[in-house]
Amino acid sequence: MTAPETKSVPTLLDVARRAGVSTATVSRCLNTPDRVIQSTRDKVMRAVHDLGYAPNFSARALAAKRTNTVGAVIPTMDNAIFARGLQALQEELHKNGITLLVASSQFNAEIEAEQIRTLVARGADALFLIGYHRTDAIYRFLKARGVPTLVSWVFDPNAKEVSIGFDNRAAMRDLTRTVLAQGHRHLGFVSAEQAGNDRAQDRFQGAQAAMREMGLDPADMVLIETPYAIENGAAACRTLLSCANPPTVIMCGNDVLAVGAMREARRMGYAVPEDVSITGFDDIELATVTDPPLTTVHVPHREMGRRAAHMLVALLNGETPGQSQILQTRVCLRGTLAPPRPQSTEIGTA
Amino acid sequence: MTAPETKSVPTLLDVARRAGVSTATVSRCLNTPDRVIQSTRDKVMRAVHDLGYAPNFSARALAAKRTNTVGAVIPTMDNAIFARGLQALQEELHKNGITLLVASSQFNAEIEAEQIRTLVARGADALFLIGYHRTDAIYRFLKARGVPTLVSWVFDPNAKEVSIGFDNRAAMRDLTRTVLAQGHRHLGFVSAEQAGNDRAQDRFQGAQAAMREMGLDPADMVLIETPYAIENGAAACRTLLSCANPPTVIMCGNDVLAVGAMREARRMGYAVPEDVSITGFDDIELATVTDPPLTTVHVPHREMGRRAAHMLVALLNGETPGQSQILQTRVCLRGTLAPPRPQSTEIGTA
DNA sequence: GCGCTAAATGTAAGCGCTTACATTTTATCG
DNA sequence: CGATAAAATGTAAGCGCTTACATTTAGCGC
Repeated sequence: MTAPETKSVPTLLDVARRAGVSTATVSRCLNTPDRVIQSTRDKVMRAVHDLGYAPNFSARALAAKRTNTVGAVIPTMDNAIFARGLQALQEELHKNGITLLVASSQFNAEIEAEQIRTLVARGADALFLIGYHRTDAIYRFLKARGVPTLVSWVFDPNAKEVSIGFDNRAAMRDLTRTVLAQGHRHLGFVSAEQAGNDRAQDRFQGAQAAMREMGLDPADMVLIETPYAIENGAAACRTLLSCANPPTVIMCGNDVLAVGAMREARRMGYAVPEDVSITGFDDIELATVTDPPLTTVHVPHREMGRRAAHMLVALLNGETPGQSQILQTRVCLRGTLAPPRPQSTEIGTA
Repeated sequence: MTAPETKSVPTLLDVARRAGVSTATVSRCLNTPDRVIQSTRDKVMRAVHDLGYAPNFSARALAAKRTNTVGAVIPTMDNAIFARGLQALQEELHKNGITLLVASSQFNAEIEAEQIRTLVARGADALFLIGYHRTDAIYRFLKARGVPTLVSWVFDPNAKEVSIGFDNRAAMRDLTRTVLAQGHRHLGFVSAEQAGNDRAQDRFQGAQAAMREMGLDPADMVLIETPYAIENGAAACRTLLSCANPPTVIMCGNDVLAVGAMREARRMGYAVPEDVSITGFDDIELATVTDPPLTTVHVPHREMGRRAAHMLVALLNGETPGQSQILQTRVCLRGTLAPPRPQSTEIGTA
C-alpha cells in the first residue's frame, strides 16, 4: 500500500514527480515526443498510465493559445443533409487530430451569432459556417479575433470569405427547366423562410429564372414559405392543392418538405405523379424510400464536408485561404415527376 | 483617434482598466451582478461593450473548476431518434444556462471511451450516455474524476448508474405479441450488431420471450445482425426473402432498417403487407412517410431528453442522483403489419 | 459624530499547462 | 582528451480568469 494519495485528479506535476523529471519534459513527451529521449519517454508514459493522467484541456488551451478545435454552426441537426456533411467533415478533421464542435442555430440569425461567439470563446481555432448571410458585426468580430472562417453550402466567387459549396440558384434552375420541359406551366413552390437564408433565396430565384427563360411570368408561380419540416410540407401542399386552380407540380426547397407534401397529396386523394408532380432538393436517403422515389437535386454533401476539412486544416496551418471551390449538383429524375394531365392546358385567366 | 491599441483580443484586465476598477469587480459584474453596485456595474458593462470583450472560456474553466457544460456521447448523429432526443435535452439545458457538447461513437466502444475522456478533459461537469454497456475502466475513470453520469435509452433499476429510459425488452416483446396475434409464426429479425449494444440485445430477447410465451421455439426466428442503415435493412431483407422458406414478417431493430427492408421487399415484387409484413422500432418521422406507414414502437425520445436535462441539472447542483425513471413505449399499429397469407400455415420441416 | 456592521471593492494567489531561455548532458572530432 | 555543437532537460514566467481574504466605504442607531 502506498500513501493515501488523496489528491483526486492527477496533474502534470504529479506525473513529473512520479517519473522524476520536470513538468516541461512531461509536456514534451505528450506534445513533441521526438524531442525526448526514448528512456525518459518510457518512464514518463508509465507514470502517465499509472496515474491515469489526462491533460486538462482548458489549461492546455490557455497556455498554448490554440485548441486544435474547429467549430461548426449549422441551421439544424434535424435534417440529414447537414448531419451527413458534418459527418464527413468530422471524420476528415479527426485524421488530422482536430476536434469538431457542433452547434445549431435553428435557422435563427441571433442564435447563430450567439453560437459563433460561444465557439470562439471556447477557443475554436477556425469556424465552419453555412451560407454567407450574416451581419457585418459578426464578420468583424471574427476578423478581430483572427478566427479563420470557411463558408459552405453556397458559392460566390466575389464574396470576401472563402467558400466551398454549390450554386443553389443554378441547381434549382436546372431542376425547373426539367419540370418545364415536361410541360408543366402552373408551378407551386414551397420554400424555407427566405429572410436571412441565402440558400432558400437562391433556389427560388433559380426557379424564377428558368421560367423567364421560357418566356413565362415568374409571378405566376405560387410561393409558400415555411420552416423545413415534414408537417409543414404537408400543410403547404394542402394549401396549394386546395386553391381554385391548383398547380400541376409542387417544387419544394428540400426533400423534407417534399416528402411531407407527397404524403399530404396522397391523403387528399391525389396520385403522385399522375395528378400532381412533386420535387425536392438535397437527395437525402429519405428521397429514395418513398414510393415512387423523389425527383430531386443531388447535393454532394459528403464531398463538401471532406473538402471543407482539407481547407480548414490548411487555414489552421496558417496557409493562405486559397480559392473558393464549387461542387456540381445533379438533377435526379425519379418517379414523382411526370407530365401534367392533358386537360390542364394553360388558359388565360380573366 | 485614440491610441493604436494593438492589443488584439481584450481581456478582463483591459476591461478593468478602462472601467477604472479591479479585475475582481469586473469578474463579479459578469458572474454575480448583484454583488456589485449599480453605478459600478454600468461603468463596467459599458467598458465590456466598448471593447467587445468576451470572456475566455478556458481561463474561466481553469480558474472556476467548472464549465456549466454537459457532454453527451451518442452512437450516431445519423439516426433522427438520437438527434431528437438530444434536441430536447439541449433546449432544456440551455434554459438553465448549460451548454451541451455532443460527440458520437459510431456504435464503437473504443471510440466511445475516447470521446468520454475527451469530454471530461474538456471539462464536462456531467455526462449523458446511451446504454449501460461499457467497460468497468470507464466507470472507474468517471468515478475518480467525480463526473456525475446519466444513462439513457435503457432502464435497469438494479444498475449502479442512474438512468432515464425505457424497457427495450418489454417494448419489443409487446410488439412481437401483436405480430404473433396476427397469426405469424415464421419471423425474421433484423437487428443491429448486438455485441456491446444492450438495447439491441434486449430487443431481440424481448422478441424471443414473446415467442416462448406462445409455446414457440425462439430458435425458429431467423436473426440477421447488421449496422443500422437503410441499405443494410434492404440487404437483410433480400437475404431473408431469398431463402427457401421466407418469413412472413420481418421485424427490424429500428425504423431505418425497416424502411430499407420495405423498399427492398417492394423491389423484389413483394407487396407490403400482403406478401410480407414489416415492423420497425423508434417511431421516427420516417415511419409516417412510407406508404403504407410503418408499424413500429413509439419511443418518447423528446420526453426522455427533457427529463434527462432535469436530472442532469440536479446532479450539477450537487443533489443526490435520485431514482432511475422509466418511460412507457407504445406499439404503433400501422399499415405494414397484416396477417400472413393463409397458405403459409406451419408445416413441420423434416 | 462615533462605533459598529454590512456592503462594495481591491489584492493577490493560484488553476494546470506550454514554452522561451538557461543549463546540463552527450556526441563529434581534430 | 578537451573544445564545440547539438541534444536533452530543467527553470520559471505567464496564459486570463475566479475567489478567499483584506481593505475601504456606506449605513445606522444613539
